[in-house]
Amino acid sequence: MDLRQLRYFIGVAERGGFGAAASALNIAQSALSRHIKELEHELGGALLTRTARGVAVTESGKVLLERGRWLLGLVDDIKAEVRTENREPSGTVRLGAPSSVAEIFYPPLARLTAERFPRVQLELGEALTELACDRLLRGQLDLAIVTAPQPNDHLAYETLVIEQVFLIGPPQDPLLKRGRMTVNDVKRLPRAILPLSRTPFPTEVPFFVRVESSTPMKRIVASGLGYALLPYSGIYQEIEAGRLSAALLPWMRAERVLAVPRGRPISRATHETVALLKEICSELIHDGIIRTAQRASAPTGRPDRPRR
Amino acid sequence: MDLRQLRYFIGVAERGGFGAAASALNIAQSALSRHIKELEHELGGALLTRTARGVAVTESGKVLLERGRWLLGLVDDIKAEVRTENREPSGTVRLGAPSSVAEIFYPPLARLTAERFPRVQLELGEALTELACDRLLRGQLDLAIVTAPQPNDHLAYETLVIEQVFLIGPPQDPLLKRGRMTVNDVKRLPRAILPLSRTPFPTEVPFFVRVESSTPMKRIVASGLGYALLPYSGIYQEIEAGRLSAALLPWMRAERVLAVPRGRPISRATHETVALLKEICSELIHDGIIRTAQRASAPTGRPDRPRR
DNA sequence: TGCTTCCCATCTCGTTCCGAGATGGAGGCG
DNA sequence: CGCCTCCATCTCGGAACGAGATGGGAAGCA
Repeated sequence: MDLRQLRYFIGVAERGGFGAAASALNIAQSALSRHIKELEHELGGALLTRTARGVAVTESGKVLLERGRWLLGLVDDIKAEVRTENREPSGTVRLGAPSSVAEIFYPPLARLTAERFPRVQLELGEALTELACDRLLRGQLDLAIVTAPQPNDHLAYETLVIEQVFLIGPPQDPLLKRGRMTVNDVKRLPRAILPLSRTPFPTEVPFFVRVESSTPMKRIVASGLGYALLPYSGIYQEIEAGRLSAALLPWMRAERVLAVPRGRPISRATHETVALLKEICSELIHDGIIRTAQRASAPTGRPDRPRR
Repeated sequence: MDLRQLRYFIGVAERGGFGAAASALNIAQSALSRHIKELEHELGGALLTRTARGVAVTESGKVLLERGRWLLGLVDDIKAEVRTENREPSGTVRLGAPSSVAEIFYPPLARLTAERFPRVQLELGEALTELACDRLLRGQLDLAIVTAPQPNDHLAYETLVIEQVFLIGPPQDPLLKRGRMTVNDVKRLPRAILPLSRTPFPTEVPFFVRVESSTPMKRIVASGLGYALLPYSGIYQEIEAGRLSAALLPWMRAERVLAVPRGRPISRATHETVALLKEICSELIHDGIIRTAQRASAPTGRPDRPRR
């Protein structure tokens, strides 16, 4: 049994004749006749009784008529349902980002996701590059924002933004008041504080503390115990509040990279989340919260698979 | 959307790949690929995510998978339902017959219908030829058993049985004891009682009472008030009980005819009822309750429309 | 009764759709 | 780096489908 045959049968039954149904269905009467005949053969009996002026529906035809109308309605419902499901991404996106990025990206991401994709659930975790990549490979994350990741065949990278890096210290620190510093300036620092992640900044800097999260790092710096390297987005609130001061390191960059696992399907929800993150990034740049060293253009790792 | 496409999609989704599904569905992988693609185009989005070793079902695909399985089950249910509906006739059959025929045909008809066609409802009315034909034409009856009806283009006739006619009188009546009577014998009858119907018996017989129903007729005859003409089936109980006596009129016949309206569809239930009536008739002849003058062979009126 | 009209069944032909096989690209795996 | 698996695409032959013409049966009408 075919939906087309069902539609034809219902048309003939409703209009009481092959000819009338043929013109209404935009099909030849002969084709109708043949389809109904085939349907009757498959169902093992007459569905219509042919008379000199039209057709009458048999008892079994009445059953098929009623059920068939219902079935066609169901088909339409299902199509509509799948279509809206397709229009609206859904499912869960598990995202990982370092705490400094999470701090500024997660609030607008949550707001935009709720607004535009109400059927998407977010799981927003905090993880530095190594842990995030590991979780991506284990399938515990769908998407991560990392910094200078190891090249990996099972991960696809796409540069989100390249940020300027600042040396930060206590307010009114004399070392920072020039606004920008050279490599040698930094190498002569008495006490540097770096993130725990091993590969955040490409330049060798002597350190005496590594900290995982940016908040304690900033507290340590604010207390005057040392200097730290951070992009502007991680410290803009403290700078504006006067709790920290900073000097640009023009020769240094922090590259924020989106990472997704390769060889595993990427859900539409994840794709939309990527789009949202790019949008948020642009907004943050526009608002001056992110200061870019260079606009993202070429991907760092292997190119992401093309969007369909 | 087509049921075939749906079946293919479910096959691919369940087996996790085009190739596996292709061999299971006995179809080429290329055809599967094309159908799924078409379905995805119609539903406005991807249903499957293609990976290097198979497919993954997207969110919308999951919806379609669930609904589609349900829909295919429904289709099978509907097919089965229509098929049994086709195997078992159903609906209402409205039958009319004169009371004498009703008396002996209706009980076995009701029993056989209940046994074999439990979904058929019977409406068993009593009507003589004229009224029955009128009701057939008005669409108030589906089928009637009549006697010597007027030819009518809107009615189709089929002879059921031709019965012998008997002259009946009180028990041990002297006129009847010879067992058979000639035309002149009947014409000299003192008091004849005939059915109300105008054309039951083709021979002119003087009468003084016409009665519609056979039961009062037989009571009148039993009381010795006159003689009546009836086929044996109408009086066999009274003959066996000794309440009446009868003499065969070999020159006279009563033809029982099945009548159905022409130009209106005849339901399967009506067809089956006709078959049952013929079967009952044979049984009654075999049991000696109906005495035939001649087996039914050629139809009286225009031939019934052929069975499909 | 004969004619007309209406309606459906059947036949035939051209188009479309569908399925099969071959080929190629992408990714996984040793 | 080569091999294997899996899917997409191309092309071709066959089946299904739709359109038009034809014919038969029944109803309506004169």
